[in-house]
Amino acid sequence: MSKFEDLVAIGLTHLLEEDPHLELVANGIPPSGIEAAIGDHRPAVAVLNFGSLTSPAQVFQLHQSFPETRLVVLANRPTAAECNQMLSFGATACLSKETQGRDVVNAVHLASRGMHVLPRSAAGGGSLDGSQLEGSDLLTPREADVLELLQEGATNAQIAQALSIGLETVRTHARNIYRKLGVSSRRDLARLAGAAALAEARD
Amino acid sequence: MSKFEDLVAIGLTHLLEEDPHLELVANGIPPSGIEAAIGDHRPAVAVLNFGSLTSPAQVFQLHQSFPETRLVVLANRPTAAECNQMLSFGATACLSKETQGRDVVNAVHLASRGMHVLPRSAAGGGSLDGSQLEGSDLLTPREADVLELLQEGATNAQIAQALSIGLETVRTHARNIYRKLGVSSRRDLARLAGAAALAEARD
DNA sequence: GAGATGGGGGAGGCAAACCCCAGCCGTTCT
DNA sequence: AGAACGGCTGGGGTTTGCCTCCCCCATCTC
Repeated sequence: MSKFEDLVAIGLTHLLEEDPHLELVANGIPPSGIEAAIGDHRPAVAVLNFGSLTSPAQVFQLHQSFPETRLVVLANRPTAAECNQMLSFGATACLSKETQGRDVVNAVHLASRGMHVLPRSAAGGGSLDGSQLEGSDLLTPREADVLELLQEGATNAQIAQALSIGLETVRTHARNIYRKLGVSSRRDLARLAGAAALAEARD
Repeated sequence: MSKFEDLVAIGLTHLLEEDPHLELVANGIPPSGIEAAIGDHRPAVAVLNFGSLTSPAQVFQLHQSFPETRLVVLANRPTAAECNQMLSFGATACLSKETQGRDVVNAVHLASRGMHVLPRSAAGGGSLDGSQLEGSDLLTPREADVLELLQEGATNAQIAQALSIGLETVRTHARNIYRKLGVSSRRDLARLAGAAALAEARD
């Protein structure tokens, strides 16, 4: 949290307050209090500072907990891959912090009605057949199996026995799960509402 | 173009005129006059009615001719695949006609600064490795070869001989090229700036 | 009618990507 | 010491996309 980021937050707050169609219910929430704040106010839109998140997967967690709240993520200079990860995690918009304040306000309006906003850098898809568009392939079926047991607190050895696979295989799946969800331990994982991820990976 | 679409155009025109930060340089352009109108005014943003385009590839053609003009496409109820096709063709935003007028104005502002806006229906990517983000895969290398010869006016038989493949194969490639570019004959193709498509398909 | 073109379907071979599984080497934490 | 985490490699399987070619049909032109 540099002074520079503070200034950005202050300026943005000012702009949001000025808009007669927007109501600012809370701001300056620390990372640990975001979930509670959204739970209290149930806003139509939440603007998140990417750098202040505990992990990229916090976006996923928030989207699972409050699907009716549109999430706008402010990142420093997001790459196309990062933007798509944010959308995969349930964000509605992903903006660069270089974005002008008025544009952030505009994006909040569009996001409140479900429209996606991406920075210039994000190419936004590509192939014509749309094969990669039907839902998020975040986790493979087998990874979903492992995730489910991981969240129940099982050890790798227990998971291996439950799924009739080798311990090393469980470790491989776990590694890929951590990488895909942007976390690095079981504890981070425990805080995610993984059940919804399973539903997505299986339908 | 039904009366209903006329009403949409009139309402949108009114909203664009009202915005003090926007200057409306032309409107109600027929499909055949779009290119000339953009050439005359060189606007920062052009709002296109998808249903009024001669073909989806007209977006591509306009983007090649005037890369500095951001293209906002209004489609009836665009699918995710259609939106991504529009982005592949160089559009900056793709909106549903169900979008509220104010949101269209907001999207125009964002598009003027290069940001992408997509309707709710567009999932916007998916896989995490970003493999599908590196440029447009509009045409396969072989299709690009065939397109090049097609634009030189070669017959299918001549193309087959030049590429040392069968006549039926050429016809297959040509069909896929037409489908991907949204045209339906060699004559439509001749009007496209296909050289740029080749560059995209090859780099 | 013959030839060229556009549009639909399908088939086989090939290469790339992905997934599942498993092991190796380390480090870190408790 | 045991468990977990992370990087790297590999085999074997399926899936996908691309290339090639074939069949059918209709239209248009000469």
